[in-house]
Amino acid sequence: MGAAAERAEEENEEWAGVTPDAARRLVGAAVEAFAERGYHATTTRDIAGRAGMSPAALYIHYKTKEELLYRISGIGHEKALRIMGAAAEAGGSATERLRDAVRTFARWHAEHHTTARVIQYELQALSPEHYTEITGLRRKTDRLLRQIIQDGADSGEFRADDVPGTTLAVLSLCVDVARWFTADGPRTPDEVGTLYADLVLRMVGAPDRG
Amino acid sequence: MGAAAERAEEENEEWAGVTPDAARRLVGAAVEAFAERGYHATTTRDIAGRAGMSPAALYIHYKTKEELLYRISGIGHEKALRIMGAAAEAGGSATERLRDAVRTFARWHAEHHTTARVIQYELQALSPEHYTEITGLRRKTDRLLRQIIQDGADSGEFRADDVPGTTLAVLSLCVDVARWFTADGPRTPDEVGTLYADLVLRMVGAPDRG
DNA sequence: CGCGCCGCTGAGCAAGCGCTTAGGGTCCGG
DNA sequence: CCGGACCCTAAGCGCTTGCTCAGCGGCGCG
Repeated sequence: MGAAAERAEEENEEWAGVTPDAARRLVGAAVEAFAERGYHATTTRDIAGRAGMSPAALYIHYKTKEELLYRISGIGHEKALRIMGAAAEAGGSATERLRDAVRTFARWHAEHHTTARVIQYELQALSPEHYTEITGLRRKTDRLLRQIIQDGADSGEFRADDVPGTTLAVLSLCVDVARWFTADGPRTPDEVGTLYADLVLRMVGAPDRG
Repeated sequence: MGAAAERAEEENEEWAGVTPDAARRLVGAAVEAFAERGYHATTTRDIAGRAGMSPAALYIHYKTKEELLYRISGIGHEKALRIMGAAAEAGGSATERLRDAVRTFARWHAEHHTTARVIQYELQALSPEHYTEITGLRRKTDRLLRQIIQDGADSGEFRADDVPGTTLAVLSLCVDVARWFTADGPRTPDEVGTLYADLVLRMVGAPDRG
């Protein structure tokens, strides 16, 4: 997949997989509201209102308000996992793979900062069963990144004394983009991605032009 | 102030300035509850219960639930500002000041991760006036760190092409410690501090032993 | 002992919450 | 024209929320 196609898929209707139309409008409205005010401060009346429906319509498509959060979290974390997976499975040196991983992962968190904010900061509102299911996806993403960093440390490309700690820091850095990024800020998602990729490569002591 | 005294002040009753005793017990209970469940998911009955009082007792010491959050945010951000200020005003090279700033700032976010979580992630629940007041403190902290990095860039100690972007990343890294850190994890707050200081120094391209 | 002070409680109010239910409009196959 | 499947709404139920208020009990003081 070329860069243009890759970008196109990212831009394409984020919730295209959700049908029928009314259900999709509801996820969109819920993401907006959850990102703005937080899950607990958002009312089902607000979500339905943003989607242009009466409060009762929500319950035709979702059993509870929590199910909406669960669906959003699932789709979002699967997308994040696929982004990290694409970078991990690509060929090239550990340096190249790490650069790609951080660039695309951070960029996604900026581009889709409303969705990212919800899936990264509202997890604790999920039911215990849903919570453990979603954190499972998260751990998979974590392992993919750790393996890249481990590869670089093994091959001598990176100087990373503490691989799990470094992985944690890199992931934390990318995820936190969702907290501070705003579309009207001075940086585009692309710029955030390349800046963060540069910073992280230096953090792991990769050679300047690897 | 020596390292031992510095540590002692950090450890000392975090809310010592809050009197009388009942009001202090309430802040403690509120921080615990807010960090665990979030501001909006926490009830005044829960806060009062944790402090060993009836729900009505809360309103003798605080006008509203939001005032509790405001007090916590104020005290917490002032402490964070003082930590950053101490590192910024200390003598030494930019490298030494940056190491100290990141080490103590990250360590505080780990050590007091419940307080930190509340003051960093529940800000949007504040009233508009309180919100702008608190973000003012935050901007001061930001400026102190940016100056250190700017100094290092000017003196040639650091290779930081994008000083504001790098500052943002460093601050984001330290703040996000509050999100993932738990006391029962594999790392002590001290270890987090030194790990993060090392990572950041490499991120800004400081010489290995500066 | 009597008195006032003050931190606190038990009971409860108005409002807003998540969610339910009965029923209406629209469409399609016959 | 009918009949039912599909979405949707108006109304509202039961409950919890942030917050209030009348009054109680134990203390210091004379």
